[in-house]
Amino acid sequence: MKTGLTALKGTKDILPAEARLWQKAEALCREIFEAYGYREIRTPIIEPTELFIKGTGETTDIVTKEMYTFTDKGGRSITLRPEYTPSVVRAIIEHRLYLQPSPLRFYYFGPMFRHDRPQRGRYRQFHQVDVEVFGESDPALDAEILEMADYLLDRLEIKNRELLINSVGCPVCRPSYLAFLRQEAEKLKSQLCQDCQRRLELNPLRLFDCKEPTCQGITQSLPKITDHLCPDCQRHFDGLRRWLDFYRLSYRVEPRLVRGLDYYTRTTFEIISPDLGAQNALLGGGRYDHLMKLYGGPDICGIGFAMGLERVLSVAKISGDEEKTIYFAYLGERAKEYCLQLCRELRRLGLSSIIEYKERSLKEQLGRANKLGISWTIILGEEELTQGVVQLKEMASGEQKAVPLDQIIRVLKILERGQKKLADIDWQNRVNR
RNA sequence: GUGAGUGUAGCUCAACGGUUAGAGCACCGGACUGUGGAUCCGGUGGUUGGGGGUUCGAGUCCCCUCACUCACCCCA
Repeated sequence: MKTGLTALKGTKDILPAEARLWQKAEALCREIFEAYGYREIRTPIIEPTELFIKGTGETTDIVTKEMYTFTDKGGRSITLRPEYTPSVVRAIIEHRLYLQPSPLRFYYFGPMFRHDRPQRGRYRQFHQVDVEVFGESDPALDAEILEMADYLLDRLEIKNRELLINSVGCPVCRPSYLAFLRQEAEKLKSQLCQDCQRRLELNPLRLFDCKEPTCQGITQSLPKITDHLCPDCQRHFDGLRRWLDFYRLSYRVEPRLVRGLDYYTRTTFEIISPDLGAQNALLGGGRYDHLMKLYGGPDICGIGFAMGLERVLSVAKISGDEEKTIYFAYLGERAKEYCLQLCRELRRLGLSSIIEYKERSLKEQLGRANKLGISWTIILGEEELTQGVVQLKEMASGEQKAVPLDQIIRVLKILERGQKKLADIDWQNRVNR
């Protein structure tokens, strides 16, 4: 049916079958982050526009052309967050969370919004899981975060991936490097493509990102930031590499890796997958040692990454949890009443149970149970009621047994836990307590 | 914002410019009265994305438009 009402460009519905996978991935993230000492934080989806202009960067593409910004009824400029880090930093300053023992570790799940042209792995509403750590400058932490990301991707069953790292320096070394880079690039300007000539003015680091073969050839010879770090940044970068070796994480130093946000300092990284298409980053992040101060907070360093869930799920080999649902097939009004009561009890025990109200033949009821992917069907009619049993049918095997009414809950619990198959359960010789 | 490709049933796809646009899957019903999945038979379902044009005749050719996809750009 075409109504003309469809999801907006670059957005999509996550239907129940796929939502199962999302739940699984989110549960894994949660489990791992909690184990590494991270705690969940939730902040609003809308923020004051200035938050991103100031943090993400006035000249970045995200801010200049990709934000969903509107004026609310009070005349304030509001933006649907295009990334997460500024929100956490704002919340930490607002609630003085930095007064708690550091390092502070947070994680977050949620939708982000960027008005891009959609393509494979890129949506206008997309979902990220973010982790951020504040108050620890030791490069061992940078390595720990990457070690955690590595473990997480293992658990998500994403085999094909590569870790890229770089250092983008700091306010001490970056300006002089950029000046030097610009000076060197100017000499070759006439050979560069149109885009690169523009990049040279706006953000010369981006020259390294160009895909034009001739530009790539030229940028090979341009000075690399990793050769021009100040002693502190050099020590930090060496430390990161040493700790990555300690964890036996393989990585590639990629001087071309430039993060597109203004606040990054020192460590930047990306984990990419060749299975993804042109938008190949599974996660990306880095250090932002001066962002907190920029927002008027204390001078506390930070580091974090964002992982794109749509991209992760498009290559993850995990499957959703098995459906374990009980279906009631009944014949007659008395049986219906009994089933309704039992269904209510099972639901309160957390056992997923379905009962239907329309009167159907047993054949129809079993047929529906089959289509619904039901695990076990309880069959109850006049015969069973007089005998004090229900027929319990295991749908996958077709195995069916008469179970005494006072035993059915116990039997279903065992089945639901997956400990035994119906054929292996013996309720005649149960131990009385 | 730029470029290219694709739009036919809920899904996957057929149909040389020529009858009333078909098939498989799915859905509904029957064969089958308290036992599902298989098989067989039947049925519902389409403004061929939308609009205009060429033609005796358009799903098919042309133009416009919209949507989707991929890529550039940028990034998770």
